[in-house]
Amino acid sequence: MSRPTLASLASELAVSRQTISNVLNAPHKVKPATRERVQAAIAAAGYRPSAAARQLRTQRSMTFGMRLFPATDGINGAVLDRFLHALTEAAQSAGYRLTLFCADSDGDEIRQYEELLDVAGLDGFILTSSSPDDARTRWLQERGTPFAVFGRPWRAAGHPAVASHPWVDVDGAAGTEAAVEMLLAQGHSRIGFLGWYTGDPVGADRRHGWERAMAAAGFGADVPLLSVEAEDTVAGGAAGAALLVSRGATAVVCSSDSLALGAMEKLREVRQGALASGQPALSGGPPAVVVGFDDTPVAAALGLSSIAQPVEEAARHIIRVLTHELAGNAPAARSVAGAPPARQLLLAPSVVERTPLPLAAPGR
Amino acid sequence: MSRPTLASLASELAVSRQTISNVLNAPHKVKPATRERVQAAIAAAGYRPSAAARQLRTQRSMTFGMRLFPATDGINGAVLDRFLHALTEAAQSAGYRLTLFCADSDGDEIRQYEELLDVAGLDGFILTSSSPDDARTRWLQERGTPFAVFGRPWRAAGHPAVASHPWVDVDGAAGTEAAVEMLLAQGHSRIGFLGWYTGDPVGADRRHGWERAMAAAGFGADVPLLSVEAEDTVAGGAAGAALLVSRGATAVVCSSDSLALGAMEKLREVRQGALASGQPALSGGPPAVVVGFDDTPVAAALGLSSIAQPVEEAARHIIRVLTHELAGNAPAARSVAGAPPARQLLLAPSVVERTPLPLAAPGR
DNA sequence: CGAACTAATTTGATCGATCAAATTTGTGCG
DNA sequence: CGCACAAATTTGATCGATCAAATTAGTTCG
Repeated sequence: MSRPTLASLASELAVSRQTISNVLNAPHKVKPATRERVQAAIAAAGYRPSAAARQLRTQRSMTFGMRLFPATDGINGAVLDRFLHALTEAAQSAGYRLTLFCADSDGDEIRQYEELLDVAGLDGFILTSSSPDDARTRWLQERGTPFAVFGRPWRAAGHPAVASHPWVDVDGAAGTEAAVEMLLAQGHSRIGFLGWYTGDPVGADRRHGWERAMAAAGFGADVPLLSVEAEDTVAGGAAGAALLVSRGATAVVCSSDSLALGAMEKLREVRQGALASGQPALSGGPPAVVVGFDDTPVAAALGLSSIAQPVEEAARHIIRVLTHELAGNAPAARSVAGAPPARQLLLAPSVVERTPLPLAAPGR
Repeated sequence: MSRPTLASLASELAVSRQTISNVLNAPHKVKPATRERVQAAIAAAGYRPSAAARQLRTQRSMTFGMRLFPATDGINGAVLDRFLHALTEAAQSAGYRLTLFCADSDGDEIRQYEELLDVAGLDGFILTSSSPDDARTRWLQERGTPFAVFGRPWRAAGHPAVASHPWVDVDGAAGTEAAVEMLLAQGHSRIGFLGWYTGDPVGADRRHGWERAMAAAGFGADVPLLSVEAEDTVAGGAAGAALLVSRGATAVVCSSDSLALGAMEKLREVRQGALASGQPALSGGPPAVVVGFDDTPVAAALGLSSIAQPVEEAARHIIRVLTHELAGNAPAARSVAGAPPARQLLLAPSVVERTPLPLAAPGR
């Protein structure tokens, strides 16, 4: 037999379509006895309402869209991976589906929005970054389409812009600050910062947290000397670390795991060189240490300490905000009311402390 | 004004709904003059047919589903990232959308299929692995749901199973074989293989390619000694590489980038140790070299040679197979006929040769 | 010129749900 | 008992497209 529909179930049960529909969408309108009888029949027949029919009538697709960027810069792409999974999971358990799409540019992205809204009737979008004068967010706002961004819009380095749309972000400065505190507790005092080029506000934010923590610990004077910029690659990290070591740094906080990876290699090399040539150059303090950012799988694999973003929490919150916004228009499908979720939320990262792989003993 | 519909456009143009529908779905049925007039109006009004209405009538959602696994084992997850992007892009340009979902287990995955088929009416699924007695593929086949798998079903190590469903895979053995040939050309002769545990057929396949190439080059006798197994981690790679070096290997082919990363670190360490203590142990032949598998971003970042899978091509083919199968039932929406795509396809990987990052000069 | 066809276009029904309004059932109370 | 009013249920219309069948226009040809 084929898939049951409202009508087929209704005639079997000798009730009307609408009653069954009500059991599903407004149970309080149905007399308890009937409700239970219908619910039992629904379960027995394995009835599931057709999303297409529902969408046609309600103008709701119960689907969110997200643009998938081409395999990102490299090592750091893993964060988006986790984000995507958490987003899918959160959407699913809220009764929504997630559709992916690709775009060549921001302009093309807007064209895709238009198409996806018209054709597939998507209920909202998730963006993974935005700037204050972002054409995409402007377009979405003007059109009144629900959306939420993972990432604050920045006006310029260090100056978050005020935006009226929902966003969730991770407080990078708090992360580097915590990393410095961890290193201080370990006995380090000459803690360097290795970031990518100045212009980027996200990088500036991370640098700022380091600076703040250094100043608070009384090492503010070292800030100019111990802050280095390099290309965001492993090679850049190695070069930058070399420079920091030559300036006396015994620990380095980095704004990415790529940089940290390079820094770690370089520090290991320097240490081995020192050991080999008998120079106790660095042997005075604790072993040199590197902290990365994003806690990518590579960091875990290599035993690199790193600042972890709570992306799963961010994803869940984004879904919370979007579903809340949509529940406002519709007479609450699954919203259990409650306090509205914060439209703009800054989450604190955490420092994952690891000890580098030994690799020492040759053989087993 | 609101979104145009068939009916609204029809009355504006003084033609019937069906004529417009025909212009879109069966242009040959419409007189050229009318067709052009209608097409112009469609473009002018920005008319786009509603997917929900279409789906309700045609029982086609123009959507594929794919299960998203939780952030994979680590470094190697990047391959799926690229695959997913390519899949989205290919689906999009074929007029299909891609929906993600999560599942706790294979059993739960089947439950999700059922739900997604009933509720959202998905047209097909993409799986990212399968085994010969896979409950999921069996369920899908019994139900007649179109699907395609990225990855062959293996009966046991080295023995691909015959399956009747479509799949696309990458010939791992051909990859390791090519890697060996590259190393031979570079002057290496003692080329080791470092793989993960024996049971896994994918790993066995990769090992087999190495073995074949070694035998072909006349080094078959070394095979038992130069093949090592280790846990698929960086630490495992380091340990395995140490063993291989102790057996005289000057180059190592690995079945993953994780292993290769560990091996590379270990080889570098050994080399430096040898240099420091003045032992010309390894200085006779070419510098020791490692080749990884999957060409992950980490490999690129570190200058690690690696065997690259043509995942983009695999994704495109999967979409080709699925759309072809679906076009068979429907009177060809966009299929340009042509020869049917191979239902089962084995693609050749390529070896990406890199020179390791120097990291040598301390400071600048 | 009109019968016999084919080509082009139109009409009514349908996919499976929800909305809004109408109807029936049930309850309280003067 | 019966009227008013709320609770429970049902009915008809609708969302926007396609299908299948009916209608009209246009050709060919004896």
